[in-house]
Amino acid sequence: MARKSGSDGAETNRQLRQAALRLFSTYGYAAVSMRQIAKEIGVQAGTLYLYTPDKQSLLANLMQEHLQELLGAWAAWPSAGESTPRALLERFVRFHIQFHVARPDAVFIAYMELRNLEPDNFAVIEALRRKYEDALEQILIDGQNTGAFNVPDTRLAAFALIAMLTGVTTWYREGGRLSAQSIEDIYVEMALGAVGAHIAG
Amino acid sequence: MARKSGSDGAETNRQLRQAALRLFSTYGYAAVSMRQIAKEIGVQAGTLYLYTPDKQSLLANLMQEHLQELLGAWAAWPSAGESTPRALLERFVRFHIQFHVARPDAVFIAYMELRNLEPDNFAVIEALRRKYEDALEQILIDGQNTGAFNVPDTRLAAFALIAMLTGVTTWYREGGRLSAQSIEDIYVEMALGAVGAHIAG
DNA sequence: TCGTTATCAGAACGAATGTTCATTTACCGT
DNA sequence: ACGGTAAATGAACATTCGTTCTGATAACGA
Repeated sequence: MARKSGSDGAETNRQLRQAALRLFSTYGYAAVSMRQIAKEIGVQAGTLYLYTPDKQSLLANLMQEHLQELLGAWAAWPSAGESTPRALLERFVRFHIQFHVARPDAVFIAYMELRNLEPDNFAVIEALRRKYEDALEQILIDGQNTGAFNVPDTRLAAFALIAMLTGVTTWYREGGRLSAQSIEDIYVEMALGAVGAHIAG
Repeated sequence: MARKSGSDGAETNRQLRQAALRLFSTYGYAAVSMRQIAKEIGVQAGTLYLYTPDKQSLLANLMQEHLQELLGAWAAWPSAGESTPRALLERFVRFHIQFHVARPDAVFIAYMELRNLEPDNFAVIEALRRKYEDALEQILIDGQNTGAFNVPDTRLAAFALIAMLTGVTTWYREGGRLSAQSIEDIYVEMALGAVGAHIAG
């Protein structure tokens, strides 16, 4: 049998990506087989190769799409016309948490499976990640220059903040003890405190 | 040939653990084969089974030893008789960074390979990790009670701090731009700021 | 010196891996 | 009604996987 009723190429492609995201993030890229992914979407293993040239490309594409979506979403994130470093940092924190909490699978993959990328793919992903880090660092640089923050090393602080914020995805569960809103509020305060906004500002 | 000159069981066992640490942390547990590990220490694959019942136990033992060493080292960490929450938090930050920076491989494995543990092993590791988190949270609770800190949620803050601190291992390299000492100093300030020690104290 | 034991090589096992390919089916445009 | 094509099957490929097992060798104790 082929082309089972109601089947559509674009739809299968969507299912493939979704299943790969879920399985890769749960068990890890290396531990998931093409047959496992195929079974998940009710298809034979060979079929997957109509939608991806190989397993490696599947991973690389998922990661690239995620990071490009991240950068795009940040660029398009609604602004109330903030201009002070404090307001900009708060905006970044809220964006980062909301975006990451909504995509735990993709987030997990994007920083857990870096080592499973072949060199060419790794370079592409690394460059995108760097762009995002730079966006945060620019806020810190401005804050340092205007005296709003007290940050001895902006690059290090950017790493520290991103690590702290991304950590949310490791324990956050919808309907948990804390609402997403209050988590955001708390992290905003911690981030501002970490960059010295409370004593410098 | 067997028992090649100067060969010793204990020594081979040590090499096995060291090679497994390095390879697992570099390529991931699932991506590393027993033959790869064997080759690394100049031995045949079958030989490894004189020193571990199977691959899974090898991983579980490495993680368990690491976490027990972590807890033991924290308990034995030299103290100058600090008692204020500020001093205790500073002590924790410096310990955590020094300990983790000295063992990047084991650290990486301990929180990247959790999903590759079978349920029984996972429970053991998770309990040890929880103990360590509790040690930090207790400091935050004391600080909150005495008014030295301003921490709306101590559990969340503990997670956030550990994520921030552990993130150091992802970019720190010996001989890099910043000395280990100055990195510690900066993180101490950020941690104190994050828990509101600068405005509450 | 002889047997015992620790230590390993090397072959072998079945199962699982990523990937290819000939074949078959269901739908669409004419 | 019919040919073409998109979509999927299912078998097959060569490798590699974790693990087991038999036998060989070197060191050590008596």
